[in-house]
Amino acid sequence: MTLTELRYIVAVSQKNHFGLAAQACFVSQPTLSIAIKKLEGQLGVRLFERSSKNEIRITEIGHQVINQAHIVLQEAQILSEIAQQGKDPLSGTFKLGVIYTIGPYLLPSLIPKLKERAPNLKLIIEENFTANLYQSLKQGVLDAIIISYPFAEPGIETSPLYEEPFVVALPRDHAWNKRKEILPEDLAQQDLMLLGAGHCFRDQVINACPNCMVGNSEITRSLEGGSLETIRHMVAAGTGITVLPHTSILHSHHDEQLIDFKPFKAPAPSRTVAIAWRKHYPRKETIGTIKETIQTTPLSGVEILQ
Amino acid sequence: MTLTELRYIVAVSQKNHFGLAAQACFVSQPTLSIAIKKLEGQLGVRLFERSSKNEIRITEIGHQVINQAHIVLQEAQILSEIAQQGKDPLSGTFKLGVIYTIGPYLLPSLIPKLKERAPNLKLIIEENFTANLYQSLKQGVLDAIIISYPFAEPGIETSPLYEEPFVVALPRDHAWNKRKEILPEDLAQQDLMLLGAGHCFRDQVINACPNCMVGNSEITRSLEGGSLETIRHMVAAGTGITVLPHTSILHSHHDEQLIDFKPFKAPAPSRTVAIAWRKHYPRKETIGTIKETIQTTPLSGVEILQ
DNA sequence: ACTCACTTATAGTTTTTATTCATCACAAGT
DNA sequence: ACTTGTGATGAATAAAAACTATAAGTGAGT
Repeated sequence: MTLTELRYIVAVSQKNHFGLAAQACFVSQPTLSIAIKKLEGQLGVRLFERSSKNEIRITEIGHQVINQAHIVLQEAQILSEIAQQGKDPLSGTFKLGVIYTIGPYLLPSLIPKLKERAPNLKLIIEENFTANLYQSLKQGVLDAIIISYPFAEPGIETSPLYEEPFVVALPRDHAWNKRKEILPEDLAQQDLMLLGAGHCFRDQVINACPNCMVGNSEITRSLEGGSLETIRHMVAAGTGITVLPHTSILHSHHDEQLIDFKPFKAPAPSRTVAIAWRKHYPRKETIGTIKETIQTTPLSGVEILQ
Repeated sequence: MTLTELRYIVAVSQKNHFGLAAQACFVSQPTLSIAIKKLEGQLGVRLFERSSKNEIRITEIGHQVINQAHIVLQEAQILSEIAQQGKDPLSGTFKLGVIYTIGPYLLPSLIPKLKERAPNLKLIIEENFTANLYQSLKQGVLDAIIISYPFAEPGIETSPLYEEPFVVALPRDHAWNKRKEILPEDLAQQDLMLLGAGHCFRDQVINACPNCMVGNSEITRSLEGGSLETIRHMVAAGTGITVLPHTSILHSHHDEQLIDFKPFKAPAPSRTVAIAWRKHYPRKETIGTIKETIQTTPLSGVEILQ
């Protein structure tokens, strides 16, 4: 049985005439006759009663079969339409993972902009650690993830988005208040408040600031389960100092005025934010659109890459 | 789009593996791969995310398409099943036409017997004149008709069923009571009660009995719209005499004892009852079964033909 | 790095199927 | 008998689908 054959018998049932039906199907009359004959042979029933003169007649079982043929063709048509709608790379659902230390600063500006650019794209966001995002990406639960370099996994491709410098966050009454910039080495022996293990940002800061003391005091240990925002509040409260990514600054809070952000002396330590996807992921255009949207979203103090 | 292609993508979605899916479809892996590639090309969407290692992944749109493919294949399956059921020539509906002068004597014994032999065959009966039955047969309203020879129409085939002699029906107190048999010529000048024009039986009797007088009296004219049974009652009432087909005898009535049936001297005039169908009618087996059933049905005094 | 095992893609060839043109066979009406 | 309109048939051709063999990519293990 073939969809073409079903189209043929439907045409014959509509035209009551093999020749006209063939014409309507854009094939020759023998083509249609043979195809129907083959179908009748396979089904084991005669669908049409042919008489040389006059119109052909549809048998009782033929009526039933042609009715069902209509249904089959209609469902096939629906299949085509589903595909047609799904053609638009900016439609459907897109599941994006973002690490904890990027999400709160990137997403508030990204999501409305993306909604504007791709109104039919249903965006689903997950915030998590890099390791968990990677697992979800690999398993196909996520379509793409936004993480920070270094990130290299087999079967995964990445593209850098922007370079984001680090800044030091001080309470307003801190001794370094008058300084214009900080050297990474200045942070040695300082007890920085940092995120818990699993956050790549923690490791990046530790890497950038040699000999800094992390989690030595009870306070800093206690906030290992928290977020950058928690730490920022602690800074505002005067509990201690920390290092933050630059994008976190413009995200103005009511406690902004209680914090002094001091840049590092150039070359400032920084992180590269990137987007990653499976090598064979089929909707790369969608990723391209997301990438472009991110790179045209104003973010505090970042340098667009590539 | 092909039903085969849909079967391929369904198989891949079930096996999560091109090779195994190909095996399940009894084709080689390249065949399946190329077919799916072609389908993806036509639909304009990628259905599967292939990776050399690990299992393949179904895209979002792929899921929708495969779902719909399931539906299409299922409907196609139903089509096959419809045909399968319709294969039985003794199922479905069969519309049988019978002339007025045969129906009342043949159908009461035929219908139960046919019901027993073909329990799935829905039989629809129409009784009418030969001319009307022929029209309905030609137009496809009826599947077959039971008539009496002579009957020859273009595009129609016939097969004789049985030969049925005519008999004379007399009131019990008729002058011919003592006679063993009647000669057709004896009926000359007799005023026979016969059916109205349109009934072939009327013409056959007139043909068989030269010089008989039909419809001369007011009484015989008045029953031209009636049936053989009406005439039989008139005979029982002593109103006159008539000629009846032999099958009408055994159909015992309470007035049977008021009527004397006298056979004609051999060779008795008779009629040949036959079944007729369109030359290209596709369910000839069904007609064969009906014919056989009629010919094994006991009918009064008939001779089975062929 | 290199090979191995595994998976899908590709190339070239063969087989099958679909299609066409021309013609036939049939039935009906003239 | 001739003509006309219809579906069936036959031979040739075009298109497709199929197979075998091989390539190419990928991750795991050596």
